Amino acid sequence: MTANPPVIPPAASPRRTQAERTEDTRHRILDAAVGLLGERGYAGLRTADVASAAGHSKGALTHHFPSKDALVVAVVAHVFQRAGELAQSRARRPMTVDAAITALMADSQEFFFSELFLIALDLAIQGRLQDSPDDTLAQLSAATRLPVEAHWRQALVDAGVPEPVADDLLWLTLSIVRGLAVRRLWQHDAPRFKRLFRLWRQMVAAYLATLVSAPAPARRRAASRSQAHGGAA
Amino acid sequence: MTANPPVIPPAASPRRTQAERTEDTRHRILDAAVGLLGERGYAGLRTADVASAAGHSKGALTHHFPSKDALVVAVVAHVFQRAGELAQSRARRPMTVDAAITALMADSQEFFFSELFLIALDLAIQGRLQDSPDDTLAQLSAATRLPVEAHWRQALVDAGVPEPVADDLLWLTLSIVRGLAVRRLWQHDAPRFKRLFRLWRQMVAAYLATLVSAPAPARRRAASRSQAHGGAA
DNA sequence: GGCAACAAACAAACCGATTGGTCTGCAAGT
DNA sequence: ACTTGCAGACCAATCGGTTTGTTTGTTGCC
Repeated sequence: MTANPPVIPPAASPRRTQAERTEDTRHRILDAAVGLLGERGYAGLRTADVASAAGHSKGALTHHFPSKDALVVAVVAHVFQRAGELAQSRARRPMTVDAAITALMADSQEFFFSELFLIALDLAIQGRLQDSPDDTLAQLSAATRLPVEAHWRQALVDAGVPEPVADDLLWLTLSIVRGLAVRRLWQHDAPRFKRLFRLWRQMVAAYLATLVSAPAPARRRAASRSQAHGGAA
Repeated sequence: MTANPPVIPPAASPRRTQAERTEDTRHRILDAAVGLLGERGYAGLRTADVASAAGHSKGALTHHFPSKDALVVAVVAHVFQRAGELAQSRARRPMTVDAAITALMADSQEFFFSELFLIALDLAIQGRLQDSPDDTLAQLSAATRLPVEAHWRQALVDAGVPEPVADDLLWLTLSIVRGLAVRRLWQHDAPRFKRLFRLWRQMVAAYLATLVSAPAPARRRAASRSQAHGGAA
């Protein structure tokens, strides 16, 4: 029930363009859906709840998103797009390896410890289960995260880490943060997480030191391949 | 266990004790539920499907498990108990640190890459969402995993790793495997995982080496290195 | 500028399909 | 006989999607 009192309407201009109305409503609905997805997950998401949380009726929702799945896809696109843009806009300044790892972990933590990751995780699991013909959701999230990873990978390379090592260190770092984020579901121990992050940085430093002291035939291409790749260890 | 060839007609055995009938039916139902939970997840689990997959009717299921949630709790208890016993029975033989890490990763992978972990993850997420008054499920899974972790922690200590370090290395290792298991939902790259596991072992070795060379109470920055320690936030 | 015709935005009732749980009844075991 | 195991019909609630109708903005014609 939108109040249209003779007094001062709260924020809504008495007259809005169709485009304005559309965008506003879509935004409201998407935001409401994000919140409810985080609260209840995909399975617990009710289209009627989304509509009312957005201050609209089911009719409005149906009008903009013909089905629940369409809504969810739009939500993911919406939210990942914003996150992606934000990450993309981050300038890549030259930094040391340790600083890069630190920054990477902070950034990853921001994502993996957020509700957004839980939503994505929920959707991934749900999608993996029901034979959803197109796993659009997985592709969407991947399309957003991969550029971010490329960004950090390059940051590591710029900091002087050999390319293949940078790749692997990136994955390991991401896995650690992701793994801790998942563990957090059962057991949250913030100070411990902090300690582990510090330890990880030390381990990276220690490992890179061994690379320096025992470098493989350091051409440009397959440098230090023997350390981390298919060759003998 | 008693080998019962027929699955659908439970009327094969001419005469069984009540206790036998009960246990057999419960087992069938639980096993069927485990399979379906893995296939479809909690939200997609249908009690009728469980019953028919178990070769029984909904009435039988209701008789043994009054509600869907009761069934799921029983399933988790059932399956985690088996996994826990199996882990508990593992003998702890003396081994080197590297062997311990390797074994730990193999063991963790067995769990985290299994359907059981996905089920637990699904239930954890679902449970976190709906205000399930008692998070029995989380407690159940935790109660099963914690002893396993204690086991490996001790194995590391036995291998000569200082206690606090052992604790942290254990968590990091588990996090890596867990994190990779989750990533696998979007992108599975088995050879890469193998490579990362090898790299991780090398990093552990490199780090432990620095501990030996600088056995001071490694409170802050165990070994000062050339890399800059960005004290940045 | 006004106004009719049209289209888009929205509301709300409605419907069909599920689905978890109940209820009645019969059979197997004690 | 009497209890327990089990089958299957039944029911109430839920929920996604459809349909119908009303409101609001837009456009073309005068």
